[in-house]
Amino acid sequence: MTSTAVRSRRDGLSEAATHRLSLLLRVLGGLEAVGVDTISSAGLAERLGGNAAQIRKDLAHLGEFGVRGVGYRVADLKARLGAILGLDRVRVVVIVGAGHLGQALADSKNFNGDSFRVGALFDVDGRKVGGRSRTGIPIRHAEALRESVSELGAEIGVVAVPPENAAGAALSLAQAGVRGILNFAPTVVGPFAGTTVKNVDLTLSLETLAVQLAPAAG
Amino acid sequence: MTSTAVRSRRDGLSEAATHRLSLLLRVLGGLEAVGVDTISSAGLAERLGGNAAQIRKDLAHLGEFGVRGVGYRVADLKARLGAILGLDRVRVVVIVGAGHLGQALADSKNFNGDSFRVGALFDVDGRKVGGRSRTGIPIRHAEALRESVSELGAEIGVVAVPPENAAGAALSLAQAGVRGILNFAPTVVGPFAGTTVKNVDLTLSLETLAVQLAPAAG
DNA sequence: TGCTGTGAAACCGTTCACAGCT
DNA sequence: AGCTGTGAACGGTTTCACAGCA
Repeated sequence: MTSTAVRSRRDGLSEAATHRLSLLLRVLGGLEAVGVDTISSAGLAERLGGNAAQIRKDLAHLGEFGVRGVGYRVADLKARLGAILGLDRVRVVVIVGAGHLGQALADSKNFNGDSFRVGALFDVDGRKVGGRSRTGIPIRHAEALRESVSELGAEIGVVAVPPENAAGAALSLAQAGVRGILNFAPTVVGPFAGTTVKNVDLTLSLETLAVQLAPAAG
Repeated sequence: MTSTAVRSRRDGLSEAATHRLSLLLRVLGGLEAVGVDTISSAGLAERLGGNAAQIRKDLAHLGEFGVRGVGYRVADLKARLGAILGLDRVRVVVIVGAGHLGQALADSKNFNGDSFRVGALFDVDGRKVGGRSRTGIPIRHAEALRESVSELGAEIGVVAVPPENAAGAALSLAQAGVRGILNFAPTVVGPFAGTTVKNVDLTLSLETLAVQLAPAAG
């Protein structure tokens, strides 16, 4: 029990817990930047808008990070948490679909931050192939997906094509060997053995919001 | 109990239930298009990848829609469900931020389907103001937000600006009178009285996916 | 008979309350 | 004394199992 081997248990993390930990890592970055050394679970809860016990549970589930009577060492927790979550290194992302959405994503800060870098875009449109996005991400032919994925060492693929082509694009990515797929098309894709799929269904987000709108005045 | 007044209870719907019902509506559209008249909860569960009892519970929670021994009438269920969820009419959406992401969203099918129509984009960049997106959505100055929202009857606002301007953009939208905000910036905005906020944090989505990746081979 | 609508049971995630270190 | 780590209580959602109706 006193061993230093934490045996990084990323499994058994609920989606919600993963969200919280990911946001926690952001908060820790902010705290480190302003020179905060130590912080209690209560302090973190305040910044994240949650419950202190939950934060302790989330962290305790991954190992023992805190110091009783003191709290958590910001720099230490950030480093260890980043390592366990696998967010301490840069992963290469490839995007299938060099339309407006695909290019917007390729050039955005979201996809080119501390943990991610877009390696290439793919399309079947000959007029786009060979060109580059505004920030210089090369656009290659979709047929080159497989070799590009291994060449770039891409671990994550993004599906940003029209719904009717989404299933095919996702299959190509899975076969090309990416380990995760972020699907922006409002279509169910997969499942594929060995590849995690996460859907970011913008239509669904809009609809969900619409349903939950405060009732119209009157 | 036999009354026809269903008293459309949109409240008390969990986020998960709202997702399922929204997807259910899509599935019903598909079934109607291929001429299916009647479908059982088991049939729907199969298409949605869930449990039949859950679908019955979701629906029963909103009223009595099925016919015992038969199933659900596709056209009828679609119409009634659409009405209860408020997805049977077109809502106008405005987008703050006419950058690549904002324009991509403005022109996308996701935001211009059966239930939504983008009315205008807003930006502070004088070179963009007065122009139009590729599909012709006008770009107006952010100062014109308030009057545009009432003029267009916009109910939903989208925040597609850099993180540092997100809070301000959201506040402007809330003050302009939209009833819901879809926030694409990785920043907490609001809350605002009378305006529902939903975050679509793309960075968080990527990070969540990365954490849940199947472990690297080796 | 067949399928819905629904009470009861099982399950999971969150919150509480406190024992145990420092 | 202070704060973490954690068993126990709680609340909500999902699943089961079946009564009730066409």
